[in-house]
Amino acid sequence: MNHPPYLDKLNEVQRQAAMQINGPVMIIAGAGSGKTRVLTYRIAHIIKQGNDAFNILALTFTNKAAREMKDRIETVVGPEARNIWMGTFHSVFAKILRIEAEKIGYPRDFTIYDTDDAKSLIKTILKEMNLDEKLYKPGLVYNRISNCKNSLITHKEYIKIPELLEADASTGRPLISKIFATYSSRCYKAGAMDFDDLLLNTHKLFKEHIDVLYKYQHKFKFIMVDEYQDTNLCQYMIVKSLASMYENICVVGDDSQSIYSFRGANIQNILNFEKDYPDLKVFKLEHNYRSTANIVNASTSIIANNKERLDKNIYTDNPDGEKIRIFRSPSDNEEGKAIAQSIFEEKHKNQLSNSDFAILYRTNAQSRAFEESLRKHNIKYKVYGGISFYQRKEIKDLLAYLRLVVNPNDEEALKRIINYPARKIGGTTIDKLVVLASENDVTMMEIVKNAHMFSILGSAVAHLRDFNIMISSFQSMLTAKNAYEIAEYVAKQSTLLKTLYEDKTVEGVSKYENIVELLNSIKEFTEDDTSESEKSLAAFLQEIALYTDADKDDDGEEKVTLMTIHSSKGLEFKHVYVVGMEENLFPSQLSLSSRPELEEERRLFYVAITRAEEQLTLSYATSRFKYGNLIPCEPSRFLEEIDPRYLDMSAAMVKREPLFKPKENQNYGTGYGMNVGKTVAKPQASIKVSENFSPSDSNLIREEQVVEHQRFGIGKVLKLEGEGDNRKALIEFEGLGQKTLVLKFAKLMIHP
DNA sequence: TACTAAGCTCTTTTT
DNA sequence: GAGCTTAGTA
Repeated sequence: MNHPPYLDKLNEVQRQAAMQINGPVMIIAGAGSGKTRVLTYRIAHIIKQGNDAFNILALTFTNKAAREMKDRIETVVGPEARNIWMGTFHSVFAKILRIEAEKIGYPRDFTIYDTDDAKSLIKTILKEMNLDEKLYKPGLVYNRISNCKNSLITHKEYIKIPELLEADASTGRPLISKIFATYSSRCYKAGAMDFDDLLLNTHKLFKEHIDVLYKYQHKFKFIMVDEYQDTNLCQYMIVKSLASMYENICVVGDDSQSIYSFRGANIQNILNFEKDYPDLKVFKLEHNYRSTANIVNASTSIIANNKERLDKNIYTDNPDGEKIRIFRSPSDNEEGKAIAQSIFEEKHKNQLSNSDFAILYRTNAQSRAFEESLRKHNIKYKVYGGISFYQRKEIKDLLAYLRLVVNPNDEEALKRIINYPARKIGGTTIDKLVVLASENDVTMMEIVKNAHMFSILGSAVAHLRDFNIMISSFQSMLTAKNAYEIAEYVAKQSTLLKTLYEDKTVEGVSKYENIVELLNSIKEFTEDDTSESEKSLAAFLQEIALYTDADKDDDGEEKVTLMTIHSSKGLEFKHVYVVGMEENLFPSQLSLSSRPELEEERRLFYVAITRAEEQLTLSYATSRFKYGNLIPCEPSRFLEEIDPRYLDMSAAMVKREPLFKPKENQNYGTGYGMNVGKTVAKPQASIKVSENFSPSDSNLIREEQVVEHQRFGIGKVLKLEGEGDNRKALIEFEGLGQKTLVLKFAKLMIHP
């Protein structure tokens, strides 16, 4: 078939998929089959055919993926590419909602509540309703509400569905529907939307305002959805209605990589696509260009254990490459050491850069051991996920001020900063404000503004007035000043900057630096002229509300990547280490009990393996710390599912037994001064084993002494050094090897 | 009202 | 181990 020269870089199937720009298209793209490349050239082709970039909508999974694709299209078609509407579902719909918000009764500058804000609002509601937080766990309630919204069930529909109400009643939580209703109305009054509302309200907007839907149906003549297997019902319905005018819709996905069902993703969306569009054209990309044959074959041997699959046959022309290695370590810390050591060796042996390596794990909490040992080897690394920059307390504090300035009804922001830095508005006063606000059916800020009218507030009135004057002075800057000017002024006038500047502790200094960094990024935002979006404070707040760690620009330095398997989707690395391959961790305990068929966990394993281009290492530990206790671990069942032909059997063997059995859990009690930043050894009544250990009697520890550590278990002191507070002991722990502990901080006891 | 020490509970994954 | 809540004190 003839094709334009700019499509030379595609293979035959890829090219056909790229050139089929009219009508419904589904591309089933196996891992490493060049899916992004096809999407990129398909969009380029649409533009080269004389279509306007304004008429293209491309929904991707991350902002980063969108940005990369945009850049690549730009090199083919030029600056025109900037006009494509491209981004995540959440960011694109937030953009539409900002234009149309008033039609559904929201302010233009609505706030976006993140998960923390949402949970905190739920907590407040529980408190007001006098409900037990242990029964109605805020996280659980939030998940339930979120799941409903993703399935297009609003609080009004919720009470009409007997199954849901019965389920709540049977778990002893009959008031969920009530909480849901209150939560929704509070968000609405606060002019705030949570992540799910961004989708739900877009759906509502299109359903209730046919003229608006019509406008966007016309605008988006070509629609493309990446990672289609991860869309939920709400996203599916929005896309379907937008596409119903031209039906030029192309979805790209891989059922084997569907790993977001907990977020409402429905694998049926991809399996059902054919029913929605009978004249659908299907293209299958089965040629893997990314990985060695060993890796491709091993991944196929694993995913074959799943029953729910679309028929496809992944193959590669790449050489066999190395076999898959398996590491076994006695503990999670040793696992960290082994991996860091391995990276160090491979890097020097094969002249690789740090960025050629990735360490992938199931849960964010696992990053710790690897960070420590990478630091020891002086290997630069970057952790994605976990606590990100924008989740830090000081950052959220300043952002809360800015949110309140833009949207005075934002209650979560108000509660956060009304007394921070301290201005004598304590818990009692805040409780009164909450009650007054709900009694008078207005927002808390309204009460603050009119504090003098409520005698119950007593002496707090004066402080509330000062607070109100300060916020009003910030608000008066909104029209005249840009985002940076306002933010800098707010940081200074709120005394936030001063408070942190005066704090000379290590944490204080780093907090101050973080605030300065945030201010710099706002400055960058206001000065950035490559994008045409507006530069208001509201625009900045909206942009970062949907910003995640994975979107962060690299600072150019070569670093080892540490991330969860979930966030690794779409990425590739020469050498990949999948760590924590243990039963109950991966597959996770929760999915073992709730979904024993483990299909999604297996797809997750598949995703992890197929990130690797040249070398893959799977690693597990035979013991691991949990809540400060050492527990034995068994290797993951997934290790046994790999066809052994692709495994390097010379490495540590897979055996279903731990190297040693730690003692039964003991109650060591607490009381070790667990508060942040301090570790003080203190005698504690609940410790029953022989004599207690405290800083003053570190001279009780002698060489040859048998001691017991709260975390590391039984050990023998080999050597002592240092004086007073610096006194250290080299101790050989059973099964864990040698460790040097500073006696002042060590949680040690002398063993009988 | 603010601060500190002790006590309690928790762990999937993300926009 | 860590964040958060509670109780007790200043």
